[in-house]
Amino acid sequence: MVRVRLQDVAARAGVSVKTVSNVVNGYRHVAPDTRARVQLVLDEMGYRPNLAARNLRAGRTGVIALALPDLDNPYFAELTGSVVRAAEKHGLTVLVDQTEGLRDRELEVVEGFRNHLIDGLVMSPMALRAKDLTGRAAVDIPVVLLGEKFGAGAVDHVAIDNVAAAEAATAHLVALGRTRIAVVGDQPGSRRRSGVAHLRRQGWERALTAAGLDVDERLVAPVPAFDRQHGAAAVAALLDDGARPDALFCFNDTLAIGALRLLADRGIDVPGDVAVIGIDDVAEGRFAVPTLSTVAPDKAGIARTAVAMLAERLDPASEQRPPRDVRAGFELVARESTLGRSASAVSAVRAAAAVPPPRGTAR
Amino acid sequence: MVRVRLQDVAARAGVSVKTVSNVVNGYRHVAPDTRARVQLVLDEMGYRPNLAARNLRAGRTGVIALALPDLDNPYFAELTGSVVRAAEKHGLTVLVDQTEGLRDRELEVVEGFRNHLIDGLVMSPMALRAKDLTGRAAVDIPVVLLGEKFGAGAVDHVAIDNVAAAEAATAHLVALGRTRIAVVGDQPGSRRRSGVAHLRRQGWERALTAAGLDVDERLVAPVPAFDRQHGAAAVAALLDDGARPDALFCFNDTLAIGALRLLADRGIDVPGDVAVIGIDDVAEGRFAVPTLSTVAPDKAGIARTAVAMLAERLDPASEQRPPRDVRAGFELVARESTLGRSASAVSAVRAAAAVPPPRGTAR
DNA sequence: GCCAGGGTTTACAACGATGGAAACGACCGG
DNA sequence: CCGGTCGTTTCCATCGTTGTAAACCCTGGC
Repeated sequence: MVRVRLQDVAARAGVSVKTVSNVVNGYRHVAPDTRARVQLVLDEMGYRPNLAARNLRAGRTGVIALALPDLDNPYFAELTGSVVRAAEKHGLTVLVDQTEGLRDRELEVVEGFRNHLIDGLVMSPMALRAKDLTGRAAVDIPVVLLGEKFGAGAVDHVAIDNVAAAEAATAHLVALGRTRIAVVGDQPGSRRRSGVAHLRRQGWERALTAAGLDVDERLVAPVPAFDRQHGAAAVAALLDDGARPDALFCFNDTLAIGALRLLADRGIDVPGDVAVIGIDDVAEGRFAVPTLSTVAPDKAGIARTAVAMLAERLDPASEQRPPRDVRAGFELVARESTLGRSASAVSAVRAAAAVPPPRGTAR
Repeated sequence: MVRVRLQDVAARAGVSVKTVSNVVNGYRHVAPDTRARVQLVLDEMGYRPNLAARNLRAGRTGVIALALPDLDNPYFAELTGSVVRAAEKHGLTVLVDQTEGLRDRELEVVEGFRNHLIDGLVMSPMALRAKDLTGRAAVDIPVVLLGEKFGAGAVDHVAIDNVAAAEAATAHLVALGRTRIAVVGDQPGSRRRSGVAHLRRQGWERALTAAGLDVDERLVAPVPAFDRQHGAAAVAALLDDGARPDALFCFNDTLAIGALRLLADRGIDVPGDVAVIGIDDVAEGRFAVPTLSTVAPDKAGIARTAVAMLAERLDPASEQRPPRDVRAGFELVARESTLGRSASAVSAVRAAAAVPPPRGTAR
């Protein structure tokens, strides 16, 4: 209940503060009986090191921040869980920042308003621009970007190959004989060529072209945000506009869930009338009715890789290598929303891309 | 990129370290021109205070921990989002701990292995016992418990009235004419009388009794954990045992989602054959097919209250009051899984309980 | 011209922990 | 018996910031 300092323990044990410190830190040269006596007093008094002081001294805190748009999005929630678990293995703890995808909030994070409180940053940017990371006020700590990427590789980056993932999803629909494949989730406002929406759209186009199908702009449904609500609204708009899709490729599972819901409202059979596929493989999709086909990124791998890369840069012993750009693996998981009731969660395609664990990765 | 200390700024500006500190902190007695000159240098050099040092000095960190079982559970994910937002308004940031519901991990958190790194703790305990909070090694920081409660009120506690919530859910099913109402989510292993499962079961029994219905043990489906998987499994077991429920009261939405999925597998119509209701009002349920009826706790209110109570205890100016036990409000939200397609998300019942915002609540 | 009184600035000492070097003692070999 | 060595312990300085109190400077009144 009371705070106990090294000094208090030292006084009671009749030794110097440093000796107690040595015992606490398992320093080698401490006489066995001294160690035992000090340890006894430590336990008795319930000593806990003051991490603030330790951090000041050491110049590191053992805390990393995870900045992402929104925990309400199940993909980010699941990813956060994985990051927290991965960080644990490196002795790091995670501080969560919700940026709401707002540029100001993202800038704040990057400009280090948590200065010297965090050792590193894992961030899933939405609105940041390249120069934001290089400006004079910018980060002085290692950063790993997830998903979205921008500018030349100034920092580490982990993501699946979005174009390939989207292509795989679309190709799956094509293979099922669908010809009017709509996309849900375009973000035409965003000029960002590296944006997730842009890349996934690119994959869709590529798959269509490969299959000899036309790219029909009327089959492109834009959304203001990647959530269930807007997924449903976008599909409603699509249908009301008279586009008659026989399949929907949604840019993420959350949009797809919204789509499934709207199709149910309209009495449209999935996959009979319209097949649906998403990306992310959130747990929700595995239990949806019908179960949702999806492209499953290796979330645990992404988290592990991101944290490992950060940990490596935090380690003063390891020489600094240039920023890396890691492609995480993904896997097409076909379920009822494309295969129908006969589906038994077949892994149809396995992504070739592997996650090369960075050197020094724990486990 | 380089670290800049007050000293560096002071040297360049030709003033003392303290004067720079005064400028940074907006101390009143600084000559306007001095202030201007120092400010210029501050901006030029991109000074950022070292929070570790500040914390050491101030004895507070501005960080609180949120300890909960698992972010994969959407209820906790949504709650975390709310807590982070609420904390922000008090100038606090949130560090997330996943305990997996394990006693050891929860103990670790409570015994302050983040000592002096966090100012307070919001925790959703699963396995902790009363004495764990009072033991000698226990917390020396303010704690607010969410949901589960135990022992005499040694710390603050925020939760809905679980018995009343369960009673409302069950009563809703009764009002629809259901007579064989099963519960999904019992945890008979847990002797804890204050446990969530125990309380919700109590509410179920109470509603049945009030309606003159029997409490049939064969309609009680236990689960090892509150997730979709086990929700589905429990309902499967229930059906296979020959219990013929016409309604399911699931102890949370995640179990209910699993239940819906299994009922779909078996071709059982919801709510025609079996009505389903849960507790939590996770976003997922609002888009499920059919949409899930539920008891909606005031999540934002719970988060705000918990953080406000913590903030109040952190404020040395406010006198310390005895631990409080706050009842958060809840609301019955009837949707398709009980009302059928005609449902348009009617709020049938509004909980009487209000959330009395603690004194000093922000906003 | 001196002193009081105000605003402004500075020197100093913490906050609690730890790295490094110095001090201490015991043991050993010459 | 002394110097050297090694293991153990202590002293000192330091991490970057800020509260306290004292020093400083200027103005205005007597």
